[in-house]
Amino acid sequence: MDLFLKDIGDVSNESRQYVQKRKIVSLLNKSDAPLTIPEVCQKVRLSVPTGTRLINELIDDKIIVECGKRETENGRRPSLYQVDTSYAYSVGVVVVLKGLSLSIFNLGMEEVFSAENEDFVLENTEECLTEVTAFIQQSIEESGIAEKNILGMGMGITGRVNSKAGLSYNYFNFLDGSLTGYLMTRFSFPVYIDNDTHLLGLAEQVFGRAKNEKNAFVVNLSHGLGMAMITNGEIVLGDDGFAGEFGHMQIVDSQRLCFCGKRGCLGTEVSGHALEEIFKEQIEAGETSLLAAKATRKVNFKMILDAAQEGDVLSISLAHNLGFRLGKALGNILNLLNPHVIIIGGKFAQAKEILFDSIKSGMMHSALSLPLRSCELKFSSVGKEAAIKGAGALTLKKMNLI
Amino acid sequence: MDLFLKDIGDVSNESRQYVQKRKIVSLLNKSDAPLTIPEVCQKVRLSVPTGTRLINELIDDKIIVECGKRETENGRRPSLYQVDTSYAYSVGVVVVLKGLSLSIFNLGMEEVFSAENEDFVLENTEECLTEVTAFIQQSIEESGIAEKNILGMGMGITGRVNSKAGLSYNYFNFLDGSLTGYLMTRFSFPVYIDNDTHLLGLAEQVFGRAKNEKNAFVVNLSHGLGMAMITNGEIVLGDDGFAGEFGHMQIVDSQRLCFCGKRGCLGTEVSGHALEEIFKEQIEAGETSLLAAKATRKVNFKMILDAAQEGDVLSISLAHNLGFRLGKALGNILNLLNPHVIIIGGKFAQAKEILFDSIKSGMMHSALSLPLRSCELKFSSVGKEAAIKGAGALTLKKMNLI
DNA sequence: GCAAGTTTGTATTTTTTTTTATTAATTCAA
DNA sequence: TTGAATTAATAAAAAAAAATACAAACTTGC
Repeated sequence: MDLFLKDIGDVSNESRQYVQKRKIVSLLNKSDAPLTIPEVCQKVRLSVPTGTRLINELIDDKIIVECGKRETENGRRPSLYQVDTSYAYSVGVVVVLKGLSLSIFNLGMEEVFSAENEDFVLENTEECLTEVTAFIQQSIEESGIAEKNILGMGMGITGRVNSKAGLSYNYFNFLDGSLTGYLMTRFSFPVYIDNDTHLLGLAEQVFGRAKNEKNAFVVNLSHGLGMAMITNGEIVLGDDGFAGEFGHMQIVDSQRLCFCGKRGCLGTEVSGHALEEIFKEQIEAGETSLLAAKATRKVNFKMILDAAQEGDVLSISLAHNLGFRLGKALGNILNLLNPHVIIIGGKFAQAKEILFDSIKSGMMHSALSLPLRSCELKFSSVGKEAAIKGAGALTLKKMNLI
Repeated sequence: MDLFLKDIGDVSNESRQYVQKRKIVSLLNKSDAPLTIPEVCQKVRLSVPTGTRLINELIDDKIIVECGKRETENGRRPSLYQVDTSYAYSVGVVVVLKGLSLSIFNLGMEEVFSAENEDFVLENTEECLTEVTAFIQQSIEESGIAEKNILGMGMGITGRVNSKAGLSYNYFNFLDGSLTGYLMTRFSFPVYIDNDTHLLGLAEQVFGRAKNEKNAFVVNLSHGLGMAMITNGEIVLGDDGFAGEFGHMQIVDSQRLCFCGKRGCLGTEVSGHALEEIFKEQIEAGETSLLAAKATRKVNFKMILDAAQEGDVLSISLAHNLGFRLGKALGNILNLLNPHVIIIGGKFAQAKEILFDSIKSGMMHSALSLPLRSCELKFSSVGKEAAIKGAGALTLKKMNLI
């Protein structure tokens, strides 16, 4: 575990051996397939004898393991090496308005433990924060994984977050210092926080369709609307970590009031919340819908999307309208950033059939032909665990293991 | 000159010494002030004895020079070292519709030679391309700088450019391969191209107010409208190098037809061209202006800005309107990318007095309070040579010397 | 089934780099 | 003015890495 505690970029006279071992482990853990000694040595610019020696030491330290031999055309077959995924773990926590969940991942980002507190209700109080830390502590104990084997914890938290400073503005903002600072006094490992949109982007980058993409958008379309942008292979956090407020772009002509206090925000027309509101308005204005007829409780956007899939005319028309407006907004940003792929994530990701064409036609409406031609529209495949996977990936990302 | 010819990231068994020397030269050339041996050794993670040896070898090679001693509080005073700025040169060329200019810069990005072809008219013909290469060849000869001492050439060219592939879509598009490929057969050094907006951003990053900024916008407001975005310290080129088409954001309500074929483009209201058009319309509609009365030839946007500065009411009102709309659009993008600074560059940069407040109020109209608070609005100070400075900087940027 | 060709991996030698020790240059206080 | 403290640069010793040479493991063609 010592291997990851020091910062590789540090200027101190850290031994090259340490740095080189870290490089080897980073390389092996980032690689999809196991690598041979010559491959590793080439990548980390090391001679084969020293590379072999370092790898053998890493094997002695139980950090990497040999795993068979590569099938080759000719010549002696090289042994293959990979990181022992159970050497260390990372914790992902997601705190939302009505839910608190935790997962523990190994170095291969496979979930090895998960826990959930269904009764949890997020409040901006010390008691609530205590509840969160207690839940984390207890879950880690339950998992049976020693705290010293945990590399770090990533936390996704509702509301506005300054991921660089580790500050949460809407919840747990009563602390003297940062939220991450507070949490790090409770645990023996480093803690990172970010908002759900950035975590969704990270999950998509690590597991999903944004893998290896240098320029991409990951739209987080659920109750609200956000967007993670990948430029030059890195998620854009912005100067204070606020980047991604797609829902507050002022580009729609309607005069719906947004909860940010302004009018004309994209999120007042393109978001789960907006879809629910508009549906209600339409029903009140006399439109008919199978869904409204059979719904016993409040209609939520998930139900509207399902109804659209089942052929409900009003639902289809509203979904198409939403998709078209989203596409138009995306086309605008596409002109600016020229991404290679746009991925629709969040809870709307399942509604590909209904949304794909309308988003596409919206994009055609606003995007220039050259950047549009080089951009593909995709829908996320990571699923609803995206946020917690992103939270877990946060630590490995910071440690350069992913 | 050999020092810069190999790519540092190569996987071949390049000697570490070569890489380390490149690192030392990069570090010294990037640094604003000369550095001492211990400082260099700390930064490039080398022991003082080897660092000293390599620096002495670089001095023997005439690449770096000693330049006095540092004044310190106590202890032996260290010698200071810096790159010999006349060791190598980079060429910057700018090709616009009616003008062709070239400058040669030393490693300190000081202009050591410049030439201009005033009669040049850009055409998409082989003759025109021949004229360009002949002008470059002749200018280099005139400068007296040997071609073998030139690191490379950066070229800014009007029209749409794929900077990654080295393709120019609007001009010299008749070539079999890329434009950079063609030029590299004519010269013994590497050639890079980009569009004026990216070069403006680079110039601002190297010389101007975007220096050391990790997240910034550099608006190119001249005849047209573009924007270079800096995220994570790097200019966003996009997947094909098309990033920055700010002028074609579809967010204005007017139905003016843009030359891209669409309506509602920001550039139809916010750009020098738009300002001229709107001014003409207003005069035709009966508005009065001192400028229109005394102008003998066609009124251009520069004249309108000057008139505004001198108190012409119509010009002021149009400029304010333009500023407000620009600010509104910037506020939208600011929500998305959370920059630390927005720099207004291009030919409108001189109109700070007239534009500052209106842009600011436009931004307040659309931006969220948190990202707005952390963003400063500035006006460029690089001046009209920005494009050619950016072109010259392109080579040094690619060689990691800047 | 064996020699030629190819690639991996290890042992040995050589080179390079770091570490440690030492000398040099400077300030400051007694 | 002299020596204690501090930092820089060099010299010598020790350690680490690379280069070289070679052995091991494999394929293929005869």
